[in-house]
Parts: sequence; structure tokens; C-alpha cells
Amino acid sequence: MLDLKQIRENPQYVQDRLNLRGAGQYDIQPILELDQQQRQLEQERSRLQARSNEIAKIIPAKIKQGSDPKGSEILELREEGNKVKTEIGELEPREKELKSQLETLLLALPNLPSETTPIGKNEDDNPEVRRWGEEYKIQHSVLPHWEIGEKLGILNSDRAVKVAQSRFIMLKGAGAALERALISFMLDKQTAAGYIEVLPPLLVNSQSLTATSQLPKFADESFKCQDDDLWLIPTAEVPVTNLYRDEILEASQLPIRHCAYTPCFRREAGAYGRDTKGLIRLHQFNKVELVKFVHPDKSEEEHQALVRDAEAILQALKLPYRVIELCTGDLGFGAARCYDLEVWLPSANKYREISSCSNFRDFQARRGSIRFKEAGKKGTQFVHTLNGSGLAVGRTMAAVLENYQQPDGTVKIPEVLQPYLGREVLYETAT
RNA sequence: GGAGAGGUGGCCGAGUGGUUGAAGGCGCAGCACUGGAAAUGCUGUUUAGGGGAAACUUUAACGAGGGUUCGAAUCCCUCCCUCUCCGCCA
Repeated sequence: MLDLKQIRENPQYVQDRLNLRGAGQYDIQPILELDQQQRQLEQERSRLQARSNEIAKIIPAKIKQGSDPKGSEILELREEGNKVKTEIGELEPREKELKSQLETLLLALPNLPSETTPIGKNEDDNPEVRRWGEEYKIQHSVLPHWEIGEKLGILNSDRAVKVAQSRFIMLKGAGAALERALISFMLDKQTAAGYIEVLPPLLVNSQSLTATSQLPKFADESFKCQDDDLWLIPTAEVPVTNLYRDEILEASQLPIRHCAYTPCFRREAGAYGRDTKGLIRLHQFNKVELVKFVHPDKSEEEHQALVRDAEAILQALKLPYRVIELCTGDLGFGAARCYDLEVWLPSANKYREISSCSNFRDFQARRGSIRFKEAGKKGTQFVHTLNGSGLAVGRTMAAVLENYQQPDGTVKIPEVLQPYLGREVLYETAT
């Protein structure tokens, strides 16, 4: 959520920054008008309430001084109290209504792109920041990972579709073990880098989804439970960020860095026909997520470090990748700044997103009221929240299968994974 | 699912109609004491919104929402959540 005060005081700046996401999409004018009306009502109501409070104090004081509780002086005051109360009763609902409209509009407004975010219309304008591992790109032709997987007998789609629906997959034998090995490896690596592991709830309430900004705008992207106010998490970002919702932290506790392995559930509405095969786009997938709560002064450097921590996994696995920065037109709703890591998928002959590392600044902290107090300073400040995948496990598996595919059809296991898996090569087996 | 208890400040915990934004304690900050520290003593310490250049001022908040009253943390209603016991269960 944007700071209403900022919108009020620098409307042109805010509107200009919002326009960078796509001109004409967002209009702050209605917010400015509602805010104006709301404040006017508040002033009037507040003045009446002050009088009401005054009367409530005068009455017992007069009685103490000897006034007759049933006398005309007291009765008049009571009557005025009633009158004031009636007037307040008329203003209050109007003010509440304005406030709730204002809230609705504010929640629907995305974050402002940072000052350094490259300006552009869509993903075609995302600049490449750096590339890594050109020397590890394989030269021979390869099968797409789902074909490798079926041949090796380590993944099965048909049965998963029978059990659930399309866009579900079942891993088997070495496939299941490889997924588990990747998860363990990533968690070990990230905890060694200073992230404290958490295993959060996989179902969250609406308030949590609102804080991280999946709600209200993206309700149709998540699975919802019918009988409870609970949703399946689309990413560990939601439960982990909400761990500190409505809390006031000590500045000395910052930064807080967490990593979490969770399954993630996404409806992928609007993705019909795209990536229908393999491990790229599923309703359920595993991910190790990195989440940070930091002091605003440190947020930029923590963001850069977060990206490096995600990259470290790809480097350890020797998977070629590139880093791109999302331009203003492609930036996610809550992000002020975002880097994507894209891994090389030889069968497609292109890079595919495997991690998205965003700095939300105080956008989520404001929605979730995640604040901190600085010793000796008055008041509280909002923390900055950051998160990124470290990494998407299914897509990593796909990248491993393809990039480590040998001409003879076998798949080598990356060295760092061998201790986890207890083997060096995957061979074709009868299914 | 059945029965009961409870939700108060950063934390613990008093408070059943009138200066209670809220006793007391812990924690934290400052000062004193000390060579320095501990201990001790004193002082201070909620958040959010509005108005104001500022000093300051005003409103709201004791799980949430409604009601009674001139006045509600305190009384009434509805909802949510937590805990305990029993049942069920990984």
C-alpha cells in the first residue's frame, strides 16, 4: 500500500511513477478527492466529539459541587449531549464509508517503481544485467526434460492428471529423490548463508494474502478452501512475510532473514495452453524461498545480496543463467524493483525464469503493519520486505535434466548433489 | 464434535459505569552513585489519524462489530480467536 500522505503531498510524482507501469492504468484522482472529503468530515466529527467529552466531564463535576442531578442545569447538559450524539451519528457512517472506499482504492494501487528501475513497456524491454556459465552450455542436441524424465521413469504425468487434474505431476524413484536432494541442498546452502529456516503453514487467511498483496487483486490466482477463510499458499512469501504482521520489532533484530521450503499452489488462470508439458508450469510445485525484513537504509544492499544468494545455487549446480532486471512495465504489483534469474534450457534454446527477487520496500510492511522501533528514536517505522526464490525446485530439476543430459541418454548428477542423492548418474529404467 | 475459561500497552498483569491512555512489574532510555561495571535510587517511556510553520492541540484505540448511557476496558447483543479437559486422529 502506498502512503496516503505521500499521495496527498506529491500527487504528480506518484501519478507519474504509476504511469511508468503503463499509462492510463491507474488514476489517483479519486483518492485525492475522497481523502479531501474524509478529512473534512473527520474534523467536524472530531470537534463534536470534543464537546461531547467535555459534557461528560462537566456533569459529574457539577454534581460534586452540589448541583441537583435531576435539576434543570444537568438536564440541559444531558440534552445537549444527546443532541451532539445525534449529530455525530449522522457524520460517522459517512466518514466510515469514505474511509472504506479510500482503503479499497489504496489496496488496488500497485507499488511505485524505484527511481533506478529501467523504463519500458513489457518483458521485451527488460535489460540483461549479467550472464554466467556460458562455458557449461552443452553443445549436443537434447530432449526436453519431460521426455528425459519419462524415459528414465522418474516422472509421470498421466497418473497425476488422473489423481488430480492437468498441470499436476508425480515424481517417482530417483525423480522424487532428486527433488528432495535439491530441496535439502538449497536449504543447507541458504542456511549456511545466514538465512534461518522456517516451515510455515501452507494455508493462510485472507488478511495474510492482503498484506503481501495477492489480495484483493489476484484472488483468482490462488486456491481457496470452501468452508474456511483459508487459501493454499501461492508462495512461501505469504506465510513467511506474515510471520511478523502486526508486530513492532526492535531495530537491533534487523535484518531478519528466513528461508523456507514449501509446496506452492497456483491456479495459473489465463495460462491456458502455455507450458502444458513438463515441470515448468504446474498447479503445485516446490520452492525454496528467501525472505528478508530489513532497515530501509539497508534495503538496496540487502536486495543485491539476495540476488547473489539465489545465484549461488545455480553456480553451485553449474547451470548457465542470466540475470535480467524487470522494467517498469513488467514489474510485479507489489515490487519497487525486481531481478529475475533465468536458467538455460537447452531443449528450448532459451533462458527461463527460475527465480524472481523483489524489493517491496515498505509496500507490504504498510499493508501488514510490520514495523520496527529504533532505540532512542520516537515512533515507529515500516521495515522493508524483500523476497526471492532460492530457487524454484521443479524448474531447477528441469534444468538439471536437460543440462546434464549425456549423448547416450543418461543424466549426470551435478557434483554438489551427489552426496545428497548417493549416485552420480541416472540411467534409463523400465517403467 | 462436547464442556469450560479467557482475549487489556513491547511483554507480564491489575482494573466491573465518571480526569483510567489505563495501577504494579518486566523491558527499554536518560540521570545519579562507581575507577569501570553490577546492584540501587530518581526520571521518562503506547500507537494511529486530523489541525498547526512550530509550540501545541484534538480525536480514536483495552480481540472485532453493534447497542444502552451525558459518560463504557467495565453493562447488553453478535461474531472471531486462543487456552484447558473429554472425544477423534497423523
